[in-house]
Amino acid sequence: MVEQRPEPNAKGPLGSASKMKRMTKQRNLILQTIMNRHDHPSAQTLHAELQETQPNIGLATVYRNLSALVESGGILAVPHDGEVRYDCNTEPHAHATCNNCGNLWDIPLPRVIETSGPLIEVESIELTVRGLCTSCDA
Amino acid sequence: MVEQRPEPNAKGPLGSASKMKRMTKQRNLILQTIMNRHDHPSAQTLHAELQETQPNIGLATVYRNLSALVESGGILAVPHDGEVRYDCNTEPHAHATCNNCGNLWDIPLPRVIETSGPLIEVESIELTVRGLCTSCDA
DNA sequence: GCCTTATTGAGAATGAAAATCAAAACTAAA
DNA sequence: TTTAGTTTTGATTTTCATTCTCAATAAGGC
Repeated sequence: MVEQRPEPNAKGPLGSASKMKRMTKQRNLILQTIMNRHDHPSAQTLHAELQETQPNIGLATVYRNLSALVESGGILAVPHDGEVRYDCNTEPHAHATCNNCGNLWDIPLPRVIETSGPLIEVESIELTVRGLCTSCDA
Repeated sequence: MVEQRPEPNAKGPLGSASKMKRMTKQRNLILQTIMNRHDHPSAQTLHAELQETQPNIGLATVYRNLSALVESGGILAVPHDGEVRYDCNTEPHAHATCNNCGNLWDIPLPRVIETSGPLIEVESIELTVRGLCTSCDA
């Protein structure tokens, strides 16, 4: 096997398992944009916003960089109603969503999870509470 | 508004809000098949199994009937890794899945869920624990 | 059996995500 | 800085689950 050269991002804020070798303008923009948003945008939403300042940015580039970021542990992928939303809060937490407006928020994880059955070695927990938000309940 | 005629399935085991007016051979087969499985098959898996005894059954028919069943409350739709799995256990419960083999099991719901933020009027809870199952951990 | 209308099956359409690939951009060495 | 090697990009195509369309079929009531 060929010797690996040191990873540029090896100890950076984006995780240590990154496949990313170079920091490009597009990559930087994608990171900044997702880090600055407090909602949980989809790849398409992010792409649309990025196009405002970077008209030629490709949708595939957004998907690629988001996938790489998820793999490196820099962000979380949150499946939501048939698409994947991205969350820059990497602390363990749960989500709440409004069945009317579709908004998605972070909420604290419940304290006790009891599991049984053939699953051991828990790696992650996905929890979403669905309901109506205060705005939509009026 | 036009007066509704009584729903044939109004008080049946399939829920009271069903849109289904007629019991067809295909519908019966689909219901029987999903009710008799203890795993959480996808529409495609179900279609493949149904084709063994009913070679001409259409994929759209399977999707249609599953959607109707979900809407009537007869079964649950469980989003899982980019596809929808169907679960005939309609009691509130959570899921466990193995990141290696992809199997999916029912597990009890945790007892205490604390939420905060703008969500009120909780309608449902989706919880999946991911990890390795006993078979894949070897 | 006849009639109305829900339902079906086949295939086309949709939409999110992944794959492909030539061109562009970056890095390190000479 | 020129070059050579590699990564990344943007445009496009492909994939795959799901939904839609529509003519043909078949329930269920009369």
